[in-house]
Amino acid sequence: MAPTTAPVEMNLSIEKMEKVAFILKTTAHPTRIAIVQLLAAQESLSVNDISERLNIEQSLASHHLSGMKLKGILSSSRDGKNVFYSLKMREVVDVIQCIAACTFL
Amino acid sequence: MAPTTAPVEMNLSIEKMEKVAFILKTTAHPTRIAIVQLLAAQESLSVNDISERLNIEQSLASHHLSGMKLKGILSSSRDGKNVFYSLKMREVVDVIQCIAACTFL
DNA sequence: TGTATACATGAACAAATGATCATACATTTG
DNA sequence: CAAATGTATGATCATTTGTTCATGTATACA
Repeated sequence: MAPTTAPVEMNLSIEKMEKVAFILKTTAHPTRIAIVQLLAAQESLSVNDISERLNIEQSLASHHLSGMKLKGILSSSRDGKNVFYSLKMREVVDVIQCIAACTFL
Repeated sequence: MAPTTAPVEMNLSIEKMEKVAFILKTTAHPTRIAIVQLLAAQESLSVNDISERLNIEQSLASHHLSGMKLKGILSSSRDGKNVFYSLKMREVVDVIQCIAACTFL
C-alpha cells in the first residue's frame, strides 16, 4: 500500500514545467485574478459587466479576456451583442485560493 | 453554523490580489519551477548544486535564487563557501502541483 | 598572504508585457 | 439602411523580464 502522505516527489518534465509556467504567468496579474474571482462566482459575464465591475476600459478588459481565452483559461460565447466569458480551467481558482490562504500575505 | 462547503466566494481585496499576483509571477518561470521542484525534495541545496542539476550558469541560478528569496519564496544560509537555499513558502509547491495535475496540460 | 572556489551583483540588451488609443467588426433596432 | 451598442484588434510606447558578461565579494586553505 502506498503511504497516504508520500514524500514530496513530482519530477515534472521540462515540457510540463513550461506548461505550468505558462498557466501561472497567464494568471499572474491583479486584473486577471479579479476576473477569475468574478467568474468563480458568476458562471458567465459579458465584457461590459467585467469592465464595469473592475473599473477598467472595455478595450483593456477585452485584451485580458481574449488572452485568457487563447491560453485556455476562459471560454466565451456570443449572445446577441454581448460576448459572455466563463471559466474553463477552474483549477486556477484553487491556485489563487491556495496562495491567498497564506496568512502572511 | 457555517456550511462546510460554501459556494465559491472569496472576494479578495485589491491588495490581496496584488500580493497573489506577485507570488504567482515570481513562480511563473520554468527554471524557477524547477528550482521549487528540487527544493521540494531536498530541503536545501547550494547554488552550485542547483546550477549543475538544471544545467544553467551559476550567475543565472544566483539571479533567480536571490530574486525568489527577496520575494519571500526561498530562504538561504551560508555554510562556508556555500550558500544553501531552501523553500520558505512551501505553498508554492501545492500551487505547482495543482496546475500540473491538470490532465489536459 | 595569495590563490582557488563559491556566490553575488550590476550593466547592458533583447524580448515580453501591460496600457492606451483609434478604429474596425458584429448585432440589434429604428 | 443608418445609428447605436457591444466587442475585437492592431499600433504604439513605457515598463518589466530574462539572460549574459564582467567583475566584485566572501570563505577556505596552502
